[in-house]
Amino acid sequence: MSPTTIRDVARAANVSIATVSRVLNDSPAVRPATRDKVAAVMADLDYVPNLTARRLSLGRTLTIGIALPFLTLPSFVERLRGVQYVLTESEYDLALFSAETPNRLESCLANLFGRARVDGAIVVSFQLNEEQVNQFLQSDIPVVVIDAWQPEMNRVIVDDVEGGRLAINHLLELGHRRIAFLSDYLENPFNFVSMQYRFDGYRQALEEAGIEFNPEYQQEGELGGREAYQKAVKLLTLPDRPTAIFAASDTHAIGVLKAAHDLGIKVPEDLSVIGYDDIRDAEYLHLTTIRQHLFEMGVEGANMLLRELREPAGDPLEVCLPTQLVVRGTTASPN
Amino acid sequence: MSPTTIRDVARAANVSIATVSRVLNDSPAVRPATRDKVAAVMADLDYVPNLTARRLSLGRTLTIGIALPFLTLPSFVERLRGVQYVLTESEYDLALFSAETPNRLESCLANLFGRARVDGAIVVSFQLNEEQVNQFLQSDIPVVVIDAWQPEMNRVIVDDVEGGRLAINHLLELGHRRIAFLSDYLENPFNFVSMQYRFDGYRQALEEAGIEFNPEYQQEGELGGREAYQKAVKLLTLPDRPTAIFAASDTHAIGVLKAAHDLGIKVPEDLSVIGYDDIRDAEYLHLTTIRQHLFEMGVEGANMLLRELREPAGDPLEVCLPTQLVVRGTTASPN
DNA sequence: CTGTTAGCGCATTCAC
DNA sequence: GTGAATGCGCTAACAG
Repeated sequence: MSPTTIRDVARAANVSIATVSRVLNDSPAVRPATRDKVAAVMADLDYVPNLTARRLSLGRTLTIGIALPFLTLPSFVERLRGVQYVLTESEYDLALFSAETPNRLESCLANLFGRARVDGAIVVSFQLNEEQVNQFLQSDIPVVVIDAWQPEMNRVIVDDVEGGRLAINHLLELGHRRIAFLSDYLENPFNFVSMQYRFDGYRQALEEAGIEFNPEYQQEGELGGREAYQKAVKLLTLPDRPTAIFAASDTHAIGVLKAAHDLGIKVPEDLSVIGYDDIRDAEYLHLTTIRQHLFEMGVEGANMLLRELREPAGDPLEVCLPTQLVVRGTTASPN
Repeated sequence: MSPTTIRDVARAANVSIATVSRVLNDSPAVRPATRDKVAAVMADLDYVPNLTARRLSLGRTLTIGIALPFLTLPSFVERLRGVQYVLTESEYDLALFSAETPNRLESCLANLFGRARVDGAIVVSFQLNEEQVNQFLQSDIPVVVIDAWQPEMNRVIVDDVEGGRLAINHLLELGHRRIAFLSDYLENPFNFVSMQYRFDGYRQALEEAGIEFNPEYQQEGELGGREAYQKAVKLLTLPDRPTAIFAASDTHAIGVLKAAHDLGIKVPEDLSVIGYDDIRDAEYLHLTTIRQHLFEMGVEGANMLLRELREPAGDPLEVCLPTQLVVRGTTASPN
């Protein structure tokens, strides 16, 4: 048997479907008595309005899409959480588009924008190429980009160059001179650029301190902690090994800590380690790090999108979230 | 200006909308020449079919909903990934319903099932109450439950009792007798039950070995690594401290490792640690653990749901994934 | 092979 | 306040 529709309710309540629709939408233009009767019938019949029909009629999908590279790094998940947190309270559903592999990246974005499936979109950490940007701008659905700097688009960002400088300046103040930088591949198939900015901050801070950049002290690898471990071992077995390592994410930093431990190098006595992100685990690991407000980026992004959906601003909006040094137990002055 | 519709295409191509619809749906019953002409016009007009209309017409939402407790534990995210991975290849969109807090749990499920928004649903790690089960069964949309045992519903599970026994038997074989168990609160607001099963396995294995259960050796805490750290400290500062700890998740185990490290207790010489899950980080941490195939659970669940969507089986299906001891570096015989 | 037509379930004018 | 009628964009018989 087919589900009960607005027509069934109307018939049973002896009113027109228009009236049922009105009580459904809390229209004030309906007599309380009628409203109550209709409501009673709806309850009685277990009536559930058909969202799809409503959507078609409204000309809105009532869903927001989020595209992100993958879900295996906590930083992406945190931002997703922030978005989800806000949207739960809204009228919008959240549709997930996670690429997972570089070769699915294109199709992931194409899916999101291709078929008018969403009223708005949030794009996390993708650096879009010109063609994609144009496509999105033309699709005339509001888009907010999180953690990528697209001047033509609404965005929520952090100043990663500044974050990198904060990290290095902290180490410099402690007296370190041999400071290494460990990150993902700066040129990566997913086109993340935040690591690059952190690296820029690293370079700048060193230069200002009059310290020459030592290419041996820069290591790039695949994403994730395991690779970071191996790269850290490389750094720590250098003849003139660094006294401090700036890991471009906490996940990397954890790999570094593990490597130091396995090599019998004491942190922070023999090695200082500073991470980036301030993920949940950072606190109890006593990891010194640069905090960026991952969850809040999601929140801000979602709110910005909801605002755009309500009344589009003319120019692209930007929210830049602060970055902040959090000193814990993994950094100290070198011996 | 409103987006171009099937009618615009029909007009421009000098065919009926039915024909346009046919080429849209790859109907073989259309002459190649016509098909090409229509396709050309579609491309020319940047025509994008309206998904909502298609959905209404088909009477299907073409979306699948996934409900889970929260996203801050890797094990949930992994299962989500598995689901997302197979759905990407399907015609279905994935709508995310994550409760995040216990008080949102009810509304999360109600949202998912309340308004006919999805054609099918995947429920992760929720132990549903009778009322909810009935609601789902009546909603007549296919549901697959992952990581929770609901006899009336389709499900993907692992044998957590067996997993617990595997862990303990490994420790017993190594010669341990003082074995502690560390987990979330077994009674928790989210109603997870897998930890309880693992605990059952722990109890069983001990009993079979003729070892009496020592309540001091059981610690429960809030979710996550930080709490696990504190609970581990408690265990490790016991006068007659355990020689081995079975942590009911790898996240917990990592907290234990950290605690042992901070207390100067060597692993595995002075303390054996075994985890559960085999999350990505477990490998490079050399963590001995019980592997469960988290990602695969998502894959299996999604495939099961797609199958049900295609042709509903009469009886509830069950897939039970294997659990497996993975010996690495954190377990050894006690001194 | 192709066109005509009738819905899908709801929102929304416009009369009354 | 309420009802009748129209349309949202597409699919699917049914004719031809």
